[in-house]
Parts: sequence; structure tokens; C-alpha cells
Amino acid sequence: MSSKGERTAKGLLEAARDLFVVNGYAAVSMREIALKMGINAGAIYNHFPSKQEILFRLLQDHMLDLLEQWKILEAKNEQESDQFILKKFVNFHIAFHVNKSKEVFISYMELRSLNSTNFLIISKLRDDYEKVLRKILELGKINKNLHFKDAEITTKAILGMLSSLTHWYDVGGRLGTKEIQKVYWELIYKSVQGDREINV
Amino acid sequence: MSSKGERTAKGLLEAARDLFVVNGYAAVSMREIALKMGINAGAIYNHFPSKQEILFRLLQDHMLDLLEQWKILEAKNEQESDQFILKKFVNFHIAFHVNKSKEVFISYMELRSLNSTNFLIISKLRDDYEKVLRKILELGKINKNLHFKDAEITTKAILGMLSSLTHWYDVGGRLGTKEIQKVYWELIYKSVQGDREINV
DNA sequence: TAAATAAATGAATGTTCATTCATTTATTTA
DNA sequence: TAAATAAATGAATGAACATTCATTTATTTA
Repeated sequence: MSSKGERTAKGLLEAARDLFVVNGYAAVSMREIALKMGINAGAIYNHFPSKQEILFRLLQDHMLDLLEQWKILEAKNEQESDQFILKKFVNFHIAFHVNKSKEVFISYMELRSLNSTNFLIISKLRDDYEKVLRKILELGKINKNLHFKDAEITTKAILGMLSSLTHWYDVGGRLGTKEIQKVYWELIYKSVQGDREINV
Repeated sequence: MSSKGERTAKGLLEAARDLFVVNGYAAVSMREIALKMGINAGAIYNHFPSKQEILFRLLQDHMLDLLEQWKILEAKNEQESDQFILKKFVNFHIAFHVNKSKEVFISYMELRSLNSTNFLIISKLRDDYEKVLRKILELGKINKNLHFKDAEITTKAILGMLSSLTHWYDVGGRLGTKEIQKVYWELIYKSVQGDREINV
């Protein structure tokens, strides 16, 4: 059983997350976060030294979680085709983004609300994640299993496509995770298949 | 020659745009906007009734511009293949987003900073633009020239891919508009071509 | 150029902000 | 259970906020 302090700190992170995702970091006050948690604003400072630190913790926890989850899944990548590894990444990314849509959305929107020190730390983690996809694409290209013009833009384009999911996905929507994975996979798979000239 | 008031109002919109794009609407003060324009904060109210109205004007002007520019280009769509119309849309979207990257970025990020009335107006305009692509895709599917599973998600996925451009594109970057258009077109073209079964 | 209008100033309004702190209350440890 | 520690209160701090307004200055109109 966790101590009261641990529970309050965790609850504050969730309260802050739920408010930030709707109104944005700059438009949310410490009073609102405290109110949502059922404590006084001053009491927040028993758990976090500043509002900035709350945001940083949310983003860092999320990025470390994302990278670790991928690492676990990646560890099983023996004797799989380049296409299958890409598919695994796409499905992983979508499932994660559906499950943690709030955290993902905040990570996407609030980079600019970080102070310069924290910005560098989170940017590094984001780059690490981008490199995961880029390595998959580059390896597939070397093996002539994946076909595209430019690795940098293709990486950013695919990630942009996948991540935009958080802007419209809602849990009660028409389609579940599996259907979304299918549609996206068809799009992405085809977009890096076939090296014929484009005649349009 | 425009009057002084017109020039100041225009300059204020540009100053606000440049500040909002870096720090976000909520984190920018009227004093900062005024300082950038070289006037006193109070004088802004000779030109705009509120900070909210400045944001609204930026977003509305941008969306109307976007829709109008497309309308002009679309008007020439006689005897063109479904693929070519899609290509025209992709190239248009990229060129517009490169040229107006600040406006696009703000439109993307600050929807939530609009009050409910303004939110509805801008959302409507965004839907109109989304429908442009959706119509192109649906028509191509009916004609069996374009192939994809789900029109709604495919529309959102392609727009998400294209729009994420504003998050990383910078004018002095490695690639110009034409190169970016080529890379994106190859990805998008292939992603909606070929109706064979996916075997991965 | 004179009168009318528009634009800008600078100080003031009341509110809200993040953060601090002395004190009280609750929880954990011994 | 008693002592020690952690968590919460509630009021206070000073700064920053959007907006207002009486007044001054600049521009446009006649």
C-alpha cells in the first residue's frame, strides 16, 4: 500500500494531465489542479516544487514509458522481415497512442511550455523515438524491402500521420484500435512498397 | 495608401501571430503584442475589442484564405484524372503550408483557445477543408482509381501527415518546397494505389 | 488651415496568478 | 500509544494580467 503522499502526488499528476489536455498548460492554474484533487493550492508544493516540474514529470514519465514499452517489444525481433518489423512498430505506436492519448497529446502540444533545460531533455527522448522508426526504414531500404525517396522526411511524414490520431481519436468513436491499425497499416505499407516510377 | 489605423491593425495581427506561434496564445500578453508593434497596450483597443478577437481574426483570415486559394485552383479541374486532382491538392496543401507556416501552426494549436462561438465558426471552416480532400478520395474510389479501406480515416491520416509538416519545416532547411512535394506525393500516391491484398 | 476624427498615452481598475509560510491536522514510525 | 514526520490549511506576497478611461497628440477631411 502506497503512502498518502505518493497517492496525492500521483493524483495531482492525473489532475494536471486532465486539465492540461483540455485547456493547455499556460491556461491552467495551480488552484484548478488543487481543486480537482480536493486539496489547497499551497499543499501542491509538498509534492512538487513548481508548476513547471509537474509538466516536466508528465512529459518525461510518458516518453520513458513509450521508449521502454517499445524496447520490450523490440527485444523479440528475431528473424522477422523488415516489413513485419515496420508493421509491429505501427501497431505498437497506434495502440500506445490510443491508450495514452492524453499524455501523447500533451507531449505534442506543450513542448514549448518547457523551460530550456527541460526542453532539451524531452527533445532528446523524442529524437530517440524518431530514430526507432528511422532505423527500421533505413534498414529496409538497404535490404531493398522498403522503398522511399528520403529517410528523414518519410520518417517525419509517417510519424506525423500516426500521431495526428490523437487529435481526432476518441474512445467512443466508430472504430476500435484494431480497425484503425488495419487502415493505417494498409496506407503505410503501400506507401513504402514498390519502386516503380510514379507516372502521375 | 492605407490609413494609419489600417496599418497598425495589420501590424498588430502580425505581431500577435509571431508571438503566438512561439509562446502560444495563453502565454502572450497584450503588453508584449503592443511592445512588438511599438505602441502602448491600451492603444490596441482602438483596433481590436479583445485579445480573443485578435486570435479569431488570425484563424478566420487564414482559413478563408486557404479555402479561397483552393477554390481558384480547383476551378481549373476539367478533364483531369482522379490521381492528378489528388496530386494537385497535395502540392497545393504543401505549398500553402510552407508559405503560411505560422498561420497554419496557430490554427492547429490554438483551436482550444477560442471561445465557444468562435470555435464553432473555425471548426466549420476546417471541416469544409477536410471535405475537399474527402470528396477527392471518395470520387477516386468510386471510379476505381484510388484504393483504400476507410474514407474518413484515410482523409484524416493524409491531412495529418501533410499538416505535421509545419512542426518541423523551416525555411532554411535542407529541402525546398518542390523536393518535399515529391517525397510526400510518392508516399501518398502509393498509399492509395493498388488493391491487392496486403500479405504482411 | 481649421475642425473633426482617429490613434496613442499612461495611469488606474479589479482580478488572478504562482509561490511562501506559520500553523494545524493527519499519518507513519518506533 | 507517543514522538516524529508528512501533508494540508488558509492567509498573505508581490507581480502580472486584460481591460478601461480621461487626456493628449497625430492624422484625415472639408
